[in-house]
Amino acid sequence: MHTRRLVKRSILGSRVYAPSPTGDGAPVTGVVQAVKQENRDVSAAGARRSVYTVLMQDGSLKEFYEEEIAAGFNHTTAKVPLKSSLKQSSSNGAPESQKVEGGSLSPEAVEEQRMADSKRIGRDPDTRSVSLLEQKRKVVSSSIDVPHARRSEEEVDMDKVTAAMVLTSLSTSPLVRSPPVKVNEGLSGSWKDNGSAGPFTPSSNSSSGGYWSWSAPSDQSNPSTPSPPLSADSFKPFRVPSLGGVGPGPAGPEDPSLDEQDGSSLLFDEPIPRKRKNSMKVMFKCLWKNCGKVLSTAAGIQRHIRTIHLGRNCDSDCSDGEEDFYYTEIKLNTDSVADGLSSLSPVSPSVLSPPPPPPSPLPSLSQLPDSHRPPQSSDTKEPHASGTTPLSRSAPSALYLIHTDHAYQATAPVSIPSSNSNSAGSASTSFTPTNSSSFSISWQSPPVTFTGNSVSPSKSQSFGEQRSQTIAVLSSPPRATTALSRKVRGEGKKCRKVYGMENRDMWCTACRWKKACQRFTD
DNA sequence: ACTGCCGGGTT
DNA sequence: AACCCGGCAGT
Repeated sequence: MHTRRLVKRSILGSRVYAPSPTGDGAPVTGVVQAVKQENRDVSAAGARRSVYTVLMQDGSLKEFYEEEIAAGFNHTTAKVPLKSSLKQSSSNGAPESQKVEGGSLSPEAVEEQRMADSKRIGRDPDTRSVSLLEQKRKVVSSSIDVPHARRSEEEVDMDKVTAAMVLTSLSTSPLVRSPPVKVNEGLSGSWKDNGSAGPFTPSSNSSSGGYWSWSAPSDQSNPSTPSPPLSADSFKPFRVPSLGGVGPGPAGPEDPSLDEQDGSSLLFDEPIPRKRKNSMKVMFKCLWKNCGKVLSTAAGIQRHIRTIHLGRNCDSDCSDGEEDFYYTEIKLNTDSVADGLSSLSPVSPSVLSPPPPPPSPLPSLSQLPDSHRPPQSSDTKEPHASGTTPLSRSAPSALYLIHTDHAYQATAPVSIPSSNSNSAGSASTSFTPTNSSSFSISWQSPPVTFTGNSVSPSKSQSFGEQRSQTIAVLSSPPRATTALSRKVRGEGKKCRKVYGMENRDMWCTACRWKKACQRFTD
């Protein structure tokens, strides 16, 4: 590769110094347009002599032998003998170049050779009646530093790189559509104050960690390690406006190339993520204090935030990505809801009411948190159900996302709506961008928390006794399942006892396999 | 120590 | 799926 590049470096296009055409001795500069080999002295050892067609400053074309001109890449560089640079620019038809590259020719090299040959054949060395334009075209087509085939290959590579970057940014923040740089910018503006370790350490104890895991679990992946394909899936709705009802228009004017990459699906493992798309409806909810507007397209919500809250009238192209932090994605997936709640329901069916399929996002959002509260507190939910308080909407929306996650991951978040309902939106306003203090909850509870007493002490501190009760109830199911899951030891005789080890072949297969006996069931 | 059998590995 | 086995837990 490296040697290839050296070999392919061309003098074409280089600025050179040439003797003044007027003969007054002052050198003039020009740009090399073409190089020809002239077999002028056949008998000599260096059989060929190079002739350079130079486009002069006044627009005229002149030819010079290599001794006559000197090359420089810009005005400031010192003049260097042209010959030295020519030694390496043998791409223009010199047969030696192929030998330099080694015995085996790559397809690209063959292509280069073919093009160079055709060029040499097609152009009479003595004819200079070609127009400047045509000459330039030939130069570009035959002698440009990067051949076309290779360039397209590199373009594909760039696409992959770009796609990888997009995926990276997605895996860390599904809310952010822009490159990671923007994430940092936004964080430095909005989140860095709380002194957290960093945005990309969701498992770290504090606020920003909570933020990231907050939005990440919209799919069923562990918040601390979001899986790229799923994130990509969650990303899709951003870019597919047809999912929303706002309009068929373009979701966003910015960067159509990303859409193409999505379409090409270079890196995506499609079948699994795509499968869920049908039952998924994505809304975008403004998290600005006292707002809570819900739109069906990311562009719409961004525009809303940009214009209404950020007070920017300019188009989305002048956005710095800050809006991304002021809205959240609400996934309405009936399947996910069913899954998430079914995973909880076996624990305490009496407490959890089966969720009706949400007719619209907002009602379902207000219902879900209620289902986790003891029935006697249901009267307090009325104000929230009306949906007038932004707080009461933003927090449930987040909860909604979490419920699509694994049950054990939901243990911590579950307590949030409870506190919200009790202390009508004081500390629980945490989900508005202006107040990040609520993220002080110990967010990531270890999966072990399923034993009732393992509920994180910090959570008990943060929330009332009643809340921890609720958590205990919710986290009890695993314990019950473990207790019940292991079969009570059968009192009756088993194959081993009946037949003994010596008649092991008479055992039932289960006994032979050290499984629960199938023959002498209790 | 014996026994039942779960969870997981191998074929 | 059939088979095997380490290891846990009850007796």
